[in-house]
Amino acid sequence: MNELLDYFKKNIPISLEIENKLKGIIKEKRLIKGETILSDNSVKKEHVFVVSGCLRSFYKTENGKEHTIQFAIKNWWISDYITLYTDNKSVISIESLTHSKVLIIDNSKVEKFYKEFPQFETIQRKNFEKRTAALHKRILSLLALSATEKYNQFIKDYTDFEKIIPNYQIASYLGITPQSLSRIRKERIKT
Amino acid sequence: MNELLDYFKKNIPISLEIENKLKGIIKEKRLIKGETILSDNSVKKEHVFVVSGCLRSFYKTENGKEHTIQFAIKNWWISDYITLYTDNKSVISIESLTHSKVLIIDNSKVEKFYKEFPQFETIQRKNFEKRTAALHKRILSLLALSATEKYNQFIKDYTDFEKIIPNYQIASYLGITPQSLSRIRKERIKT
DNA sequence: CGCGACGTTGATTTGCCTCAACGATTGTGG
DNA sequence: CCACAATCGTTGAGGCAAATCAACGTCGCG
Repeated sequence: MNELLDYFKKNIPISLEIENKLKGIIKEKRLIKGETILSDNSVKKEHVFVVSGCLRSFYKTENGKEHTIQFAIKNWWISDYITLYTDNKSVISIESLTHSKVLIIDNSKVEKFYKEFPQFETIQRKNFEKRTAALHKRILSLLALSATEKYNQFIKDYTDFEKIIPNYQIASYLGITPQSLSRIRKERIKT
Repeated sequence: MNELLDYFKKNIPISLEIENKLKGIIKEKRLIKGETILSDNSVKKEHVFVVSGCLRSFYKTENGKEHTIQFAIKNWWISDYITLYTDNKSVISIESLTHSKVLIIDNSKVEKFYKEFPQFETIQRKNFEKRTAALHKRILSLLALSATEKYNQFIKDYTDFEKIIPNYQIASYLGITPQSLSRIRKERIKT
């Protein structure tokens, strides 16, 4: 909880009133490795803030293949943005890759909160701006880069992640198979 | 200009004061087919609203290949979101695919405008939410679908576009070659 | 008309996937 | 504390979807 306050305090001062209000709408949750918080076919519209640990959101096809949408560590937000912001029913799951601690906020409460404290809407809007840029970059690399180039960019952009996340999940984020990633890594070591 | 006002009026009432303020920060521009508004290596931080016609944003690699990020028609926003929201220098160009009319707003003015009229920040925030969901969907289809499946989804989701946009640009949006798209289309007609 | 842009088609190549097998590591229950 | 299973990464062989290379038809336009 304090972690989220600190996160906001980087942008704006937080009064005691706001602090209490926030505490009222936040659920704290501890997760063990492998635990799933949001699963496909649910309809929960929730925002998840990572306090500690590492989570991942992914899509699972009928034939069992997983495609990773996002990883999230300390101070990142993660959720099923398709369910959150459209009427589509969920096809996304979110699981914890480590022991972790998260804060969960219901989207309807977030909306009310914005109305009451518009300064948070500004923070969120700016957040979305950064995110949009990042998503555009991701799409560009999916369109333009080879498997090797995508991996190189990944370890450059997400050095922190590379250590915690199993390779087969990195592969599923890059849109390649674990086997291909293994061969790419082998080549890299050579040089 | 009135088109943008109508667009906003769908969400909130617009006072004469706001209307005049808006007129003060908007540049109207007419574009001919093939004309480029933002080109790579520029640093302009601008938002573009499409009044009529069709535009496209794309990335061009060193070896001359183009990768389409976005198409935009009437009432859509388009810009170089990477330049707009990060400090990266631009690698994106935006060109007009038809005769078209656009409204251009400088980002610094948009920021001031939000401060003065917070209701617009709400509109924009919601806009971003929808967009985030759409970008996540796009990433999912790039990760999970075959060339044929991506094309099927495209013509389902963007029926309007399919008629105006040349096939080689649709191919560059889907991450496939024009030749492959041609073969996929041939197969489709058969059935 | 003649040129350039676009789409198509065929032949060939290739990057990556699939299938399969096998260590290494970790966790678990007897 | 060890046997065993499960998970993960690696490696090899073979296959395939899509890319590449190349040629040609068509259409619109200066």
